[in-house]
Amino acid sequence: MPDAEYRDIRKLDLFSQMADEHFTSLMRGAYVQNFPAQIELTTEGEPSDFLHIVLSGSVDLFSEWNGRDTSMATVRPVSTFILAATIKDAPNLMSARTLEKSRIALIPSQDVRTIFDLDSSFARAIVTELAQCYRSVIKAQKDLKLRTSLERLANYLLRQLKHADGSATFELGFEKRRLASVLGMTPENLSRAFKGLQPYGVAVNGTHITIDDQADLERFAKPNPLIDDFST
Amino acid sequence: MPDAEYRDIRKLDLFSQMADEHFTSLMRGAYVQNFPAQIELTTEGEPSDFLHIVLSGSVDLFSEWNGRDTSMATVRPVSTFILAATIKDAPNLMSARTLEKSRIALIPSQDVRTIFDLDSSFARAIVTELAQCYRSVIKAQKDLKLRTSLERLANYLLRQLKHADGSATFELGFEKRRLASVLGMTPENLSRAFKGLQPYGVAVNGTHITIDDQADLERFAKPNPLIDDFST
DNA sequence: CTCGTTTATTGATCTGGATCAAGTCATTTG
DNA sequence: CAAATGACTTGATCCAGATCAATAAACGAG
Repeated sequence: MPDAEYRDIRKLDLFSQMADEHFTSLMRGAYVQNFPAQIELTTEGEPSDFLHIVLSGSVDLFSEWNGRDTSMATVRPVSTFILAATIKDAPNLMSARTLEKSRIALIPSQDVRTIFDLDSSFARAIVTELAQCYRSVIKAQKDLKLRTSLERLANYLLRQLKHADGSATFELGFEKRRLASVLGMTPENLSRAFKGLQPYGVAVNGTHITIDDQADLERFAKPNPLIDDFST
Repeated sequence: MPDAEYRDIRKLDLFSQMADEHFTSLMRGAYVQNFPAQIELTTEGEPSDFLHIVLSGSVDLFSEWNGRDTSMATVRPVSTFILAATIKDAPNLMSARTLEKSRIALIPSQDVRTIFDLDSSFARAIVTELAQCYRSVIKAQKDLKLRTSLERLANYLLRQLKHADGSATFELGFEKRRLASVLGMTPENLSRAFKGLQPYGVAVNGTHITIDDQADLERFAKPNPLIDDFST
């Protein structure tokens, strides 16, 4: 594994505090692999053999039931996924597929569980990470249950705008059809929702979004830190 | 605190493995209180000063936004809530109110965080508990995004039936209006959904549910362990 | 027990969002 | 470069579920 990647992983909250010896031991069993786009990395229902870390590219977490499917979240570098299943040694609840060419580190789940028992700093970091994940899903659920699709889109755009701070424009990171699924709507409806936000100064050109008047959009979207602030 | 309750709490997965000394220390700072029905125990957005444990009665976790509100979950004895906020020392994402006369133990969050740092068995138990919570919310989200309201109700009934094992009948634990909110629908629609399940052998009499032919209902509901099995 | 209040049901109507069907681009492939 | 493929958009229509309105039934307080 290249040094730069080794250090990127080490810098993750999950690994930054643990003993050197244990981190090295984890990395010894790990391997890094390049995947093309649209490769299924894990399948829901299967045991989780590896903790995954996205080093570059992006990964879609999705689920299926009775012929329907839905995107649950998108994982971007550098962060991990399937942590809960790894820790519980339980089947994955979601499938994962690469959205683009991606570089992924794989750490055998058994190793993670072993080091988890040995290193209490690591155990503590896992607690923090899991608590964060839990709270993120609760927020997503509130978003789904309390808002209409137009409101979800408006708030989504405002959250993205915050990342691209300063500028009034940003790029949608991925296809609109996937955004639609993440937001719990159909692609057709997403198109219409974008139109529905035009009166609030939202302009779309391909994947390029412009927001004329953030305050105006906020008056409509009513963002709330208990739903939209992913850092707390 | 009565001995019986002390032992009930000790038996919880979260506390069963930790050192006696630490458990005693936690319990020293804790206190137990009886609340009448419809009392708000915590409010979303407020800091979480106490880890709560429901000893008897039941508690509704709910959220509000822009004049709308929704039930997120019901907590029944004996279990804890607001664990993630306690650990992260972050604001509560949900409000909690008693549904009936309830007995609640309150452990100062600061104490929980202190013992968490001292006792690695406790830390490990918290990881397991949080992973469990996380996976439950993911399942709830899949339920919401992949199923119609009729399918959600059918699967809810089948899950309840599993708890009351053997019997083909059981009692709804709470008001239908709350069930409606938990399932993400209106009370009116819940009434209609119950009617919609009559062809599959579901009969309702007040809060008393009878399911003639479980296999028939399952053919419609298509329950799936990755959504409906709360134990994994 | 009785009155008043809340909850549950039922019917009528409305609407957000899904589905179906074309048509337009942009990208890939032979 | 042409044909094919797949994403996006737009319009027409449909449907699940919300809302509104009116009882009916259950519950609680006096």
